[in-house]
Parts: sequence; structure tokens; C-alpha cells
Amino acid sequence: MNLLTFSLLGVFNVPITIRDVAKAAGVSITTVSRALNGYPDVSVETRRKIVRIAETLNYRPSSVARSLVMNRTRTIGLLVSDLSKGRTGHYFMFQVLYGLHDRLAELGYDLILFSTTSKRQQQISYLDFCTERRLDGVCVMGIRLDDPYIHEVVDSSLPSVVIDLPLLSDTCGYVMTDNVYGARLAVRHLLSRDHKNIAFINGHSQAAVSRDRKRGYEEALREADLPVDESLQRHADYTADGGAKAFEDVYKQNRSITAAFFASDLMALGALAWCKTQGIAVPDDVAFVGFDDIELAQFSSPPLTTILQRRYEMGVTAANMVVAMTEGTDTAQGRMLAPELLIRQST
Amino acid sequence: MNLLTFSLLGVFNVPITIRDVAKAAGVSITTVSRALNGYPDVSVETRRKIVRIAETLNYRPSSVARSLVMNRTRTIGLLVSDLSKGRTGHYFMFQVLYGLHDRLAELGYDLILFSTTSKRQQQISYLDFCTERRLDGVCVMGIRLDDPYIHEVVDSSLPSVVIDLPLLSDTCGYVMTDNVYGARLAVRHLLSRDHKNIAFINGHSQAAVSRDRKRGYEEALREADLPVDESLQRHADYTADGGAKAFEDVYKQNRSITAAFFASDLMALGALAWCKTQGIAVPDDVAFVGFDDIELAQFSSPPLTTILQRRYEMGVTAANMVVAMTEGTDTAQGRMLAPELLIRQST
DNA sequence: TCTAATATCCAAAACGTTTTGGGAGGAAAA
DNA sequence: TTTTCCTCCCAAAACGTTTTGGATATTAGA
Repeated sequence: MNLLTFSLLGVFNVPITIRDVAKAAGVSITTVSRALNGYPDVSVETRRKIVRIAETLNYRPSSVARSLVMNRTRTIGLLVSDLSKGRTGHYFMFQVLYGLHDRLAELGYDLILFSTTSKRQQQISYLDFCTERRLDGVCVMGIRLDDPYIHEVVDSSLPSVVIDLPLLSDTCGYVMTDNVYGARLAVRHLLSRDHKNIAFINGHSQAAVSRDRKRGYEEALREADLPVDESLQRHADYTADGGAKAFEDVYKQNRSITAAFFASDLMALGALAWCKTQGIAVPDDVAFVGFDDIELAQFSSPPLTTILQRRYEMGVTAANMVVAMTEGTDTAQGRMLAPELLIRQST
Repeated sequence: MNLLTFSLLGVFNVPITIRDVAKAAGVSITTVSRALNGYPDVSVETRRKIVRIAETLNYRPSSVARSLVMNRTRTIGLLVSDLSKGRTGHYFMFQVLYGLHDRLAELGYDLILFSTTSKRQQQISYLDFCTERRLDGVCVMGIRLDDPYIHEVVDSSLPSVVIDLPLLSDTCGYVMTDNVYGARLAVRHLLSRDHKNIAFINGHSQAAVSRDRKRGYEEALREADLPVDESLQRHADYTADGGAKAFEDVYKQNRSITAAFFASDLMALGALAWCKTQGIAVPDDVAFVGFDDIELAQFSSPPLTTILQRRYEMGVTAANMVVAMTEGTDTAQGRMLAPELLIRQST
């Protein structure tokens, strides 16, 4: 009997079920379930016997059966918007993902990935995907302000947390860096170095973070009673290439600038490379401040002054929030994480 | 009735079941199932009616119930080994992840993430996780040769694909770049530029890719009848910092070197930054070749000559392989992807 | 007209759990 | 002695699907 079971497992890969354990222990499946789940109405010896047998049979309860009956999957979806855009944003997203996954695992939840760009998601909406998989909650990352489906998630009764977009409802919280403050930190730092003509290379305008960073940039200038000159600002796309092109443009149009604030390190590093080719010295001719603190920022030459975003903690916070909402221990809320100025040699 | 259903859905978030559809259409749940799944034994009018009602009720079949009865989840696990190590490897892993996810979605599979370092995985083994979730297959990435649990996955009957580690069994395939060839390309290129003393900064020795790249480096030297000098080789950890330190060491010990081959772009970029601080000119004093072609490689100064790895395609290939094994349409096999030499200005 | 074939449908079982609502037996309380 | 109360256990229902094995009309063939 035992031999049969084992050989079945080995050859046909049929997993051991609770029934097998019950049979081997000579008890009902009810008792096995209650014994393994720590209910008090099981005698000590019975419980020990069941646990031992479950271990020797290597019994693993099917989470899919459990999900069905308990009506919750202990699974959180991560909706990544521009997973397919390929290159940009990885530096940011990977660490958020890591924090999110780490904390979710700690809380006993699994993470399932889906993106807006995959062929499947173009036929079935985000929300439909979530209900089909009976997800307990969802985190959204990299979404744009003009995404047509974003409100479907926000308005649904499924607990959700949006990263880098301040959307708040009964069932939808958010977590983001205080980008206004971060941009102010950057520009104030440049002002303290006596720069007056400060260019701003922003990311694409359909990101909430872009708007906030622009606001911070302008507020810092106004604080110092300096004019806000739109001709010193450019929109790029958060890529190194785009940053280089945008900086080239603003620099050629306006030779009086002595500093530039970039809405991402990647764009700053791209511009830095361009400066090298043109013989423009950083920070002597023009000072650079980036945003994000990606790993390579400290290894550029000169090392890049930048605004640190706590990416890992954003993920952890998102995990905590979505689980709290799922379990009903807390309501939806927005959370701002403080950025930090890292002064290196590009200023 | 319809109104009641809708309000229940809205307020209590109780998903519509097949029973609701059946009741609304006045047929049995069997017929609903068969109608929606395209079986032929449903009349045209009945099918149309059912489809219409399913749509208006916004019915989404529960994939967990379906998984239970069909005994397959259409879910693939991605086991990432050093997700928690934080920084290194993202540049590589994110794109593999993207290719994997993209192709899996196309094939109708979902991707669930788990890592060896999360607290949960330290109590329950990889394989136990897979059987609990009843995964149909698993891909493994970033694992080290000395990982104690790797054979648990390889030897199990669960279809698996390992990335960057040539492990082959009945149920375990692999996909990797031809690292030996890639390293040979790199070193041959340096040799063609008349370099004779070529340093090699490798990653940690417990990665299969490190061993292969070392082999390619040495083979290329032997091809050119040059001696293999162990004192020109160093092991680092694939980080920018480690690359810089290792290069500093080998350079100071051996001033005669005129070129260096790095087992990753990140290490090369770290060393490049160190060279700047020391006034060492690249490529005039020493030529650099990296490995990977991460985005920033083209934006360093000078832009980095490197070996391109087809990361996205590795993910796509892994997806194809694991699904083929899962569905029994193909057996386990190993696949090597060809790398490519990108000549830029660091050589 | 009767039979055979076909088209259309359905009841019930099954998947592997958890949970509900007891039941049996023994000990304590009356 | 009877009643009450634990302690320990279990049968059955439920979760939402798919699939099996017919059943019932309807149509075609004889």
C-alpha cells in the first residue's frame, strides 16, 4: 500500500492528497485537516501520528483546492505597465519588485505578474484577469496618467495599491516618493552652489512623477526669487538616449546654463556621455543632478549627484498596504516616502 | 433577479458563477460550460444566448476551480536565486523576465515569482512550493553551482528550464548564451588589435557562466599561441565596485597589461570609473571589453565594446521549452544562443 | 409506421480542501 | 443514578468548474 503510493507518485507524479494521509493514519480527512492546521480538538498522539505520516508521505496540501473553498488565493497581482517597453525603468522597477516580493512572501502571499502589453491583456482587461484568477489584491506599477484602463482598477472593489501615482479611493491606496520635495532638494542644492540658470530635463509628461518633479523644480526657483523659464525645460522619455538629445538641445539653445537637473539618472548619464564627446566639463562647465540613485550613478565620471529614491521600501510598503486592505486590518491610504540628496562630484 | 445579482456583485464583490449564468439562461451548467468552451453539441441559438448573458453578467470563469478539476494550473514558476542580493544582475534578469513573461502570456500561461531567499522559501523547499501551488513547470534563474537545492528541482518530475546553467535531464532543459564563444570573440578582437597582455576580470567562480567565459578567454589565447597567465586573472562578484577593485589590483600588480576583458559590463564600467580617477586613458593606455551589453554600455565614455547577450530571447526560449515539456509536445533539451561582438570606442 | 441516427441537452461525479454540525464516550457535577 | 460537560472524532456539505454517460426529441431511412 505504501509502496504502491510511492511508486504512483514516482512514476505518474500524482501528488499525495489529504485522503492518502487520512487512510494511512486511520482517521478521517477532517481530523487530518484540523490536526495539520493546529485546531485544538485533536489529541496529542493523534496529531503527532498524523504529522509524522504527512511528513513521510511528503504531503503538500493543494493551495488551489484550499483557495477554492476558502475563497481567497493568498495571491497578489503585480500589474506592470511598460514591462514591454523594454529598457527604461528597470533600474527603478526591479528593486520595487524585490521589496514587494520579499514582504509578500513574509506575509504568506504569492506574487503573480502580468503586464498591460502582453497579447493576452489586450483581449481581456486587467480587472477581468484579476477576477478570473481570483486575486486577493493588486499592485500597479509604471502606469501612465493617460492609461485608459487605470480607473477600472481603481474603481473596482478589489484592493489595490498604485505605485507612483496618487490615486486614492475606498479600495485603492498609493505609495510614492515625495517627488516635489525631491526635486526641490536637487534644485536648492544647485542654488546653494550659486547656479542661477538651471535647465530641467524631465521625463514624459504622462507620468505623475514628471509633473511633481517639475513642480518641485519651479517651487525651488520661486523660493529663491528666480524666474521660471520654460525655455530651459525639456521633456524626454527617461532613457539615456533621450536625455542626451534633450540636454544637447537645451544646451545649444541656451549657452548660459551652468547646471541641469534630470528627472532620472539614466537621462543624466546619457547627457554626461554626450558632454564627454563635446569636451564639456562636468561639473566645471555645467553641474548635473540626477534622480533615482541607480547603482551606476556612483560609477560614472564624475560620480553623479542625485536624489535617492527608497525603491525597496516602496515595494515593502505597497505589500503591507495591499495585504492590510485584503485582510481588512486597514483602509486605503496614500503614503509618501522621503527622498534624500546624495552629493557626489557632478556638482 | 438581474438587479439583485448586480447589486450583490457591486456591494459584496461576489463573483458571478457558472450557475448564475445557467440560471439566467434557463439551461444547465453543463451546457453553459460546453457553450463557452466551444463544444459542438450546443445549438446555435442556445450558444448565442449563453454568450450574450455571460457577457452582460460579466461572467469570468474561476481559474482556480478550473485548475482543480483539470489538474493543471497553466502557471509557471520563476525561481530567482539572488533576487535578494539586491543590486547585481538586474540588468540581465529583467529582460529575461520580460521575454519569459511575454511569451508565456502569449501561450496562455501565467507567471508566479518566488526566490530562494525569501523567508518562506527557507522553511519550505522549492519543490514543495511548486507542488503546493501545483505549478505546471518552473524556470530557474541566477542559481549558483553550489546551491544545495538545485538538484531537487532538476531531479523532480516537474518540467523545468534552467537559465545559464547546463543541467540536463529527462525533465530539465536549459538555455544559455554560448559563453565560451562569446569570450573568444572578445579576446580575439583584442588580439586583432595587437594586444598581448590581456587581463581577465571574472565574476564569482560559482557561476557556470564564469567558468565558460574563463575557458573562452584561455582558448582564444592558446589559439594565438600566447601563454595563459593566471596572474592576469581575477575573480570579482559581477558588481561595479568589485570590478573596479579587481582591475585596480591586477593593474597595479602588472603594469604591462594593455587590455582587459570583463565578464560583465557592470564590472567594466566600475573599472572605467576608477581609471578616470587615476588618469588612465581608455582605450589608449588600456582597452576594455565587457559582457552583456546593458543599456548604459553605449553611454559610458568611451562607449564600451562588449559582447551582446540576447536576454529577451533567452526568456522567450525558456518559455517555449517549459511549455512544450509541460504539454508533452517536446522533450527536455539544452539550447545555446549565439552572442555577438559590438565594437565601440573602448578598444 | 417503425427504426436508426443525429442534434441537443442535462444530472451527477469528480477535483482536494475547509467547515459545519453533530455524535460517542468518559468524567465531573447534581 | 442521572445530567451536564468535555474531549476527540467524523460524515457531509460546500467551493466552481469540467467531463462522463446517458436521455429526450427530432429527423432520416427502411
